[in-house]
Amino acid sequence: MQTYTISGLARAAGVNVETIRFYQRRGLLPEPDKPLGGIRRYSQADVARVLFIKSAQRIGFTLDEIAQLLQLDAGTHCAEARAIAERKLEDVRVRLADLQRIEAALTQLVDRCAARRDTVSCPLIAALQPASASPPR
Amino acid sequence: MQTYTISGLARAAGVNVETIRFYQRRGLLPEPDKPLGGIRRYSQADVARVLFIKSAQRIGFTLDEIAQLLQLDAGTHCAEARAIAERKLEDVRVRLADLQRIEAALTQLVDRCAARRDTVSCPLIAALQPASASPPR
DNA sequence: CTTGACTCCGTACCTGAGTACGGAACTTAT
DNA sequence: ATAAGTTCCGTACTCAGGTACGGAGTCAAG
Repeated sequence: MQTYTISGLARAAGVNVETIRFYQRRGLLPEPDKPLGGIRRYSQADVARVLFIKSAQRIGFTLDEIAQLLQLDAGTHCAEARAIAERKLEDVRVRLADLQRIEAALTQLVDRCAARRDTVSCPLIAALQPASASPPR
Repeated sequence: MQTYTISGLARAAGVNVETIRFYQRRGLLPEPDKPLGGIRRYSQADVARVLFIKSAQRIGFTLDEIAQLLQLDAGTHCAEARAIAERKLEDVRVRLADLQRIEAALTQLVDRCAARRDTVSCPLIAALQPASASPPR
């Protein structure tokens, strides 16, 4: 089994050592117990965990939300796990839809831009309108 | 044409008045010129713009990135627009992939959880591993 | 023509997510 | 056994994205 020091873990996950320590304080990452006044060692699993945190952040989850997701991974009891998962899933689907609309709009923009050599504009804002907005009061 | 006061705009977009003013300072939202020492009026388009900003934020864009996306919508000249759009598109596709993997993992978790009445765990972390991590040095 | 609600503007404050710093302890190579 | 490089830990600072506040001006209803 491969072990990392804290700086090896940070390097492997592409983050700062301080970030690792910060995640430990936040409870996102376990602090392995250290061998009597010694130095902690980390595993592949910790690397995966940090990479997960970073990916989840990129798609807009906060650290608190990520903590919930991580609990799911840990195998909570069924009922709670399912409840959390369902809430997150709704959330994820909203984001997915937004992201897909942005993707479509950007793709269209790039295509149109490749075809015609002039000024283009693209309904990027319109792409994200879910429904009609209500009139002012 | 419908017009909003600043608080009507804020209400319609589901944000705080202060947030509108903050976006104006950041250049994300135009400040309509006010009729001689009077009060500014906003349009549907401004509502759409704020909603766009909020959606884009939810999927993990920073305000600086959103400012770039908004420039695309404004119809920049072709070459630049295309360049920006292509960079964003790559970005969007990475996020989309992450999000889809999370969605799949969560769906699986919920399904498994509905089927069996006990403790489940779900490869949520594994779901976001793009490739194998490198060994420690 | 005043009262209450809203706008405008500047400045100050707050929260989330790190980043930096500094001293003491530990580890490794020389 | 000592110097260089890490680790550990606490505390302080930073930056993004808002939020709150307070005084002066404006506007609409009674």
